[in-house]
Amino acid sequence: MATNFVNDYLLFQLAVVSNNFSQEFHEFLRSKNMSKTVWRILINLVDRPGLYLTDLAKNTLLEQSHVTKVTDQMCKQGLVEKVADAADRRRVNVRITKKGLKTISPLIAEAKKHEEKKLSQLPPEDAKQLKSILATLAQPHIAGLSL
Amino acid sequence: MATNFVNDYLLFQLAVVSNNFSQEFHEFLRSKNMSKTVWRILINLVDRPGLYLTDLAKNTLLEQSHVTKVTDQMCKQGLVEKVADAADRRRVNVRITKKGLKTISPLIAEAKKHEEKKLSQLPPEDAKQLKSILATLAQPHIAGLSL
DNA sequence: AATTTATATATGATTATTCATATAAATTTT
DNA sequence: AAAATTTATATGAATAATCATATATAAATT
Repeated sequence: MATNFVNDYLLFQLAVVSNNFSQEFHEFLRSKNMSKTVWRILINLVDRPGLYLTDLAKNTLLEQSHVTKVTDQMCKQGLVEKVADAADRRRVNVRITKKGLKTISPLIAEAKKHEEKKLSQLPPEDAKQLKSILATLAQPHIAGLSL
Repeated sequence: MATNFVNDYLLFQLAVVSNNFSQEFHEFLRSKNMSKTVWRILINLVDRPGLYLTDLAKNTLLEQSHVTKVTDQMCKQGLVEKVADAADRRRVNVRITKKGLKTISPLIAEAKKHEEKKLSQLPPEDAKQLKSILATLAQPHIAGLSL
């Protein structure tokens, strides 16, 4: 195979690695009738008192109007609730409900297992390096360096 | 902020880092009226004699019928051509055209610059680690380990 | 305090992507 | 070699995601 641009292109390599790692788990989610989007929203709401919608969009890497629509659906399903902010009536706080927590908890347990499994398949040095480098680069202040 | 699952979740960290790295370049592409999908298809065809459609889908991480549709559009725009395979008439070889090359070449040059810039903003050890670990993990045989 | 500007969310129209399946050609099995 | 199975691509319908913009509220300016 020709050695060309794409093989050494960092941004594409990131996409490839991300895809390789998550494919199996995303299939699992689909088998549980949960979309990646709903999954991402819920895991970003767990252990938080709520996020207003725009921040939720930023945290989930999703587009604002998309989050509006998906969270509306999720409200109907009872997974989250949207509460007008007392201090700023434009803002809508999105909170995970008990039902949402009950839905997501076993899936988070599975995600942890899956992550363990993936990491254990790598050479130990690679796994260690990967965790360390990602933890650093995923930090907000690093992203703020216009990474 | 609460320290919870999502902050340490490898698969999400990968998505975050990938997003942080590529956001700026994707905005640049959009300003040139090129979608991420078309970009991804073209960079996977450069320096290759052509790929049949299913392999192109795998290489680009895109869904097969989506690739069928997007490449049809790209044919109309003269960026690629689809040629029936001589040995297996079910297969369609997708090849980048001269026009496609002419379109993508300056963008690849920009991508290289952008990658340089991103890496130079990181602490040197991080940049080195990142390149090395991704190069390893993006290799097909690693992916084949059911990563 | 009225006006202007900025911010947060929602909405409708458009576009992108996926899903299920049809069609056609190759391969395998009988 | 006929039938059954598998593989490659395409198609139409359904769903997901984005874009432009409207609406409402808050903040800043005059």
